[in-house]
Amino acid sequence: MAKREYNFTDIEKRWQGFWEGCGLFHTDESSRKEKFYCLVMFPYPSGTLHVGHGRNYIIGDVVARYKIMKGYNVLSAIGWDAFGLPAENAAIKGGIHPAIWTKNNIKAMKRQLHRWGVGYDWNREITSCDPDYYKWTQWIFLKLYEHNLAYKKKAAVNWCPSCATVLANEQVVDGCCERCDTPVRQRDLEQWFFRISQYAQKLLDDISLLEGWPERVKTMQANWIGRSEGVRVDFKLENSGKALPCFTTRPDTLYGVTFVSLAPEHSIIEELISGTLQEKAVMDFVDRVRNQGIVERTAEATEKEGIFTGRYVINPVNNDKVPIWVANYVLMEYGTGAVMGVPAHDRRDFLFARKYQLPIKVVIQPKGEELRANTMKEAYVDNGIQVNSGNFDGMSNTEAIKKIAMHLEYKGLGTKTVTYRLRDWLISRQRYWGAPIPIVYCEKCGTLPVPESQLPVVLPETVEFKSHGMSPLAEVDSFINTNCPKCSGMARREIDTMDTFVDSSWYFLRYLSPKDDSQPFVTKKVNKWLPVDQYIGGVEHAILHLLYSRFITKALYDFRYINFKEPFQHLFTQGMIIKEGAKMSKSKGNVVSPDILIDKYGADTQRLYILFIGPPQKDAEWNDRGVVGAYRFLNRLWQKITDYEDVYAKVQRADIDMNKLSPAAKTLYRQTNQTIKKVTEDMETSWHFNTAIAAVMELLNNVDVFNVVIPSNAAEELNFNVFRHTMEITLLLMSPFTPHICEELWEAIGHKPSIFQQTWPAYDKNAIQEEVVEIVVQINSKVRGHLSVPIDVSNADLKRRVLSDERIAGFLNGKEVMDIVVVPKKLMNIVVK
RNA sequence: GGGCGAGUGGUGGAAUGGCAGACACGAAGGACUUAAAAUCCUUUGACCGUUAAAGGUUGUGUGGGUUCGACUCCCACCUCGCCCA
Repeated sequence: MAKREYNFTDIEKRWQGFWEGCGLFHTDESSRKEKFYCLVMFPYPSGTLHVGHGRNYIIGDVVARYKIMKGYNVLSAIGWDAFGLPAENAAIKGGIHPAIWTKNNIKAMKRQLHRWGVGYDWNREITSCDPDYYKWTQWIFLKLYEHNLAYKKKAAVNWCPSCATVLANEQVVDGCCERCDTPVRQRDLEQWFFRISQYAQKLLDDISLLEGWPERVKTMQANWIGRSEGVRVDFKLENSGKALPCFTTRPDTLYGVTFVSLAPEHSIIEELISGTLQEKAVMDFVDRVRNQGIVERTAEATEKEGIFTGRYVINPVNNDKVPIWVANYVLMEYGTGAVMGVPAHDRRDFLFARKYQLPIKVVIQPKGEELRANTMKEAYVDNGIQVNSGNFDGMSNTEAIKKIAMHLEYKGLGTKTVTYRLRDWLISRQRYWGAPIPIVYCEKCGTLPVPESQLPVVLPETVEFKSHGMSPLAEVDSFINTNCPKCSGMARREIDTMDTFVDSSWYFLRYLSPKDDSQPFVTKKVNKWLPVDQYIGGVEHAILHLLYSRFITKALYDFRYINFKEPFQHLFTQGMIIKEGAKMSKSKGNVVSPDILIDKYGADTQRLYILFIGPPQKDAEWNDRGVVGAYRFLNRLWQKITDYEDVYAKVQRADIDMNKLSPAAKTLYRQTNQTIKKVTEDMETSWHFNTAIAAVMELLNNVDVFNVVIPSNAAEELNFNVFRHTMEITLLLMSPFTPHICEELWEAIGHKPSIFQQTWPAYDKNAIQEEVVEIVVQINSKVRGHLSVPIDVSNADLKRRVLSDERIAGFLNGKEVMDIVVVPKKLMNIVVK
C-alpha cells in the first residue's frame, strides 16, 4: 500500500479552515448546554509572539477543546489590550503613528495565533484603542465619578526637569531619566484617582470566595491590601494643646515613646516651625526629601534621616515630653503621616535614635534575659512582658496591646483604627495613547463630566510626537477647546488619558456583546455567562490587573448593573518559559520564534512540546532539541494509523468482549482503558498535561509490541478491532493537544469530521482491573524479590507463597521474623532480626 | 528583613508514605544505506562484581527526627527564584 506522508503544513491549513467554516468556536448563546467561559488574558500587541507567550494561548485552547468534548457550551474569545506606552515610544522613535503601529502588530500576532491552531470566537474580537470600546471605558469612569469613586487631587509624579516631562515609573532608571540621565524629581500635579481604598475590606473579605485561585495569588492580594489593626493615639502639642494623631499597630510600646516623627509632607510642619530658629533648616530638609522618590526613601538601604523641629508633644499615657522630628522614612500616605518613635522595639526607630542620640526606653522584656537601653545592639521586636508601663507592668505584651487600646478609648485619648496599605488607584497618565478622561473644565461651572450622550471623547488623530515636553494632547487646540455641557460657554477638556489597567479591568464583560453601541455590556448576558469559569494568564498580573478587575466588578455590582461580586471563578497562572536561564525577551535576545518551528515541524509538534515541557504552572527551560521528540511521536502515530488506511473500511466493527480476547489483545485493551483514566484525571484535577501526554506515548509504545495483522479470520478481526479501538481512543485523548493531526487521522480511520463533536471517552471499569499483580517483596525494607500473584490472593496465601519462595527463604535463613507488613496489591515487607 | 515557591541522572522532568528516575531529549553501540539524513533495535544514575548470567552497595541540597518503610511527613540549616519591604 502507498505510504502517505505526514504533510503537516497542508493538514494544519486544511483543518484551521474547516473549524472556521463549521464554526467550532462560534458560541451559540441560545444553546441549552451548560456554559463554560474560558478566558486567556488578552495580549498587548507589542510586535510578534514568541513560544513563551504561546504557552498561555495553547493551554487555553486545550481547556476550551476539552470542555467542548465534555459537552459544554464554551465561550472562548480574544481581544487586544491595545493602548499603552510602547506604541507611543515607537511613534517618537520611528515616526509611525501609534494607531498604525498597533494595527500592524495586531495583524502579525493574529496570524501567529491562527497558525498555532488556537480557536476563538473571532466575531467577539475587541480592541481597547477602538472608540467603540473606549467609549465604554469612559462610561465606566463616569459611573465611578457619579458614585464619588473617581476624584481629583494633587499627587507626586516623576518629573524630568531637563525633558520637562512626566515619566512613567518604568522610565525612571536608578532615579534618573532613561533618556537624558538627569536626576528625576518629584512634582505635584492634579491627577485623577479611583477610590479603590473604599473597597479594601470587601476586596480582602471576598478573597474567601475565590476557591479556584492559587493560594499564592490570594496571599499576594491580601498582602497588597495590607490590612493592619491599630490605634490612633492623640499626642498633644506642648504649647497649644492641639492634638497630633499618630497611628500605631503596637500600642503596647506606647510607654517607650521617646520621640515623634512626621512625614515631610505633613501639613502641621509649617505651623510648628514658623518663627523658630530651626525654620529654615527644616524647610530645606523637607524640600530635599520631597524630591526623593518614595521607593528610594523607604528602601531598607537608604539612610534614615531627620531633623528636629524644636517642638514637643506630650505622651498621653505618662505625660512624657518628647521631641517632634521630621523624618524621610515616614510617609504621608500611610496612617496619619505621624508616627511615634519607640527605639527599643522598632528597627527603624532604633537606627534613627542611635544616629541622633535620642533616648531609648525599654518597655517589653523578653523571657529569660534583661534588656538594657545602653547595651542593646538592635531593637527587640518580639513578644515579652511589659515593664515601665504604669498599671500594665507584668502583663504579656499581646495582652497589653488590647488593654492599652481599650484604656485609650475609655479615656478619650485614642481610637481603635484599621488602616490599609492599599492606596487609591492613580489613573491619570500624561500621555496620548490612552482613553481620554471624559471631563471638561468650565470657568463658570467648574469640573464637569462629559454627558454620556457625548461619548466617546475621541482621541484626535493628527498630533505631533516629540521626545520633549508635555503630552501631545496638550497642544491640540481642537481637542482641548470645547463647550461646557452645562452653560455652553467656552470650556477645555482634560488632557490626561487613563491608565491602561482601566481598559483591561472590564474587557471580559464586553465579549458578550462586543458590537453593542448602546451599552457597555448586556446585564442579562453577563449575569448568565459570568463569573469566568476559567481565567488563564501569567503570574505577573497576580496583583494589579486582578485587583483592579475585582474592584470594577464590585463597583458595578454595587451600582446594580451585574449580579456577581467576583469576575473570575478559577484562576490558572502558568509558568514562564526560560531560555539560557532568563525569561524570554527581545532585549535579552533569547526569544524562540514560533514561525520557524511551525515551518519545520508544524503547529501540532510545537503545541505538543510546549505542553510536554513540564507542569504548566511551573517555569520550564526551553530546549530546541527537545522539539524533535514531539515530532517523532506524531510521526509514529501518523504511521501507525495510515499503515492500515485501506483496511479500516473492510473490517466489520464489533463490540469488544473481554472474555473473547487473546491475552495480548486483552492487555492492550486494559492499557487503553487505564490510559483513558490517567489522562482524564490529569485533565480534571491537576492540569498535568505533561504526564497525560507521557501516558499516551506509553500506550503507543505498547501498541508497537502488539502484533497487528490485516485480518483473514474472525480471531484476527477481533484483534484488529482492539487495535482500532486503541487508536481511536489515542486520537480522542490527544485531540485537545494536537488537534490538526487528530482530525486528519480521525477521518483516515473512517470517521466523519469533526473529532470535536465526539464526546470525551469514558473508561470501562471492568477493563482496567489487572488479573495478576506483581508483589514487591522486601526484607527489612530492601527489595529482595518480586512475585506474581492473582489480584484476589488472600494475605495468608500471599505470606505462604512468599515464605516458600526459594530465594526469599535463602535470605531469611537463620534470621528471626519479627513482623510482616502487607500492602495489598503492592508490597510485602518482612522485618527480621 | 518578611512572605511564597523550588532544589531528583549529562538535560527537561516522573513518582505525595510503598520497586526512585515513568515519558522524552542527549549520548554510546548496532541494523538499513555506496554514503549521509530519516527510521528501527540495544544500552544508558553512580560504584563494585562476574567469561557471561546474576548479584551487591550507594543514591532525590545538608543535618537530625517520626515510621516496618521517607523524594514525599516533622524540625533545623544551606542555595536559587519570584513577590513585598
